[in-house]
Amino acid sequence: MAGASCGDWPFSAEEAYADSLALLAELGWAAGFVDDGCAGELLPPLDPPPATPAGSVDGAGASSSSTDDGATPEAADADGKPAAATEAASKPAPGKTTKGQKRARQPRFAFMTKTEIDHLEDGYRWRKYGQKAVKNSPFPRSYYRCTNSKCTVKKRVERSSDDPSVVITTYEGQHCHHTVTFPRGGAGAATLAGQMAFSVHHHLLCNDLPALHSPTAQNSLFSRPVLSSSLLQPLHCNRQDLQVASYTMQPSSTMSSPASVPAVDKALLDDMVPPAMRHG
DNA sequence: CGTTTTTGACCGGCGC
DNA sequence: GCGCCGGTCAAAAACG
Repeated sequence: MAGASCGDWPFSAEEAYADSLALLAELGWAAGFVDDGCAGELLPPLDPPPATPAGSVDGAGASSSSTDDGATPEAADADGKPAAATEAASKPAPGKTTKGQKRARQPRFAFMTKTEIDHLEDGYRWRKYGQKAVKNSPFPRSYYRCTNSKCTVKKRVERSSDDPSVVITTYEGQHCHHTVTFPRGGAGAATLAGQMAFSVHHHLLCNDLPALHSPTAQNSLFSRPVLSSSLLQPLHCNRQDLQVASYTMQPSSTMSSPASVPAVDKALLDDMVPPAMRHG
């Protein structure tokens, strides 16, 4: 659909995606993309780490029976109502999908993130349009749609039943517009890999740093501007970034206050961030 | 007042 | 054919 070429990301989608996987692998996370019928556009899924809690990415739907996950024929769009004009435009015949001519699949992928934050910031604005209890999982699954009326990208967010600390995010479709938050980087994020890279990177640097969000923490650690500038950098980060990422992925509970930050980690952060980039 | 979230109902696909 | 389940709609409520 649209979006495929909206932007000038300094790195190819494949590169960004591969790097995302490498990053996630380093952190011991599982990552990959759901079979979306668009194979070949992205790199193959990562071999599921043996120690991975939720098994595999298909967790996005794996928690449910075989009918769901990537296998679910998005034909599920039952609406067929005039109100869904924007979507209808991209669909053959709402609710009229039959075996053999199912609605064209949107490229999609999923990735897992160890965090306590359900909805990861990825630079786009999302509107929640539904929430459903998932079979075999105590956690509900949330459905989001891009607020851009011309954009049909959807996102599913759910927590792994195996490991509640793991959030499984599934994107479907590609944005045909820039991100709201970061116009420059947003162009790249418009691609699937870009979304993932952006989300993960953004997540690593911001969302999982609850301590940084508190006024007191901002005095002792980074300042928001620093983090923001970091976001403009592609995912091609060095090992130090990985270390920072690993650090930031600690459960929020342990990050609730600056005082809880282990000395060793503080030293690490000192190592990571030039004094000039720090606040106060 | 406009936008977003919540939530129950509805629809269609799939397995049995 | 029936029931289960995932995905979506849409009205009402909540929010800024």
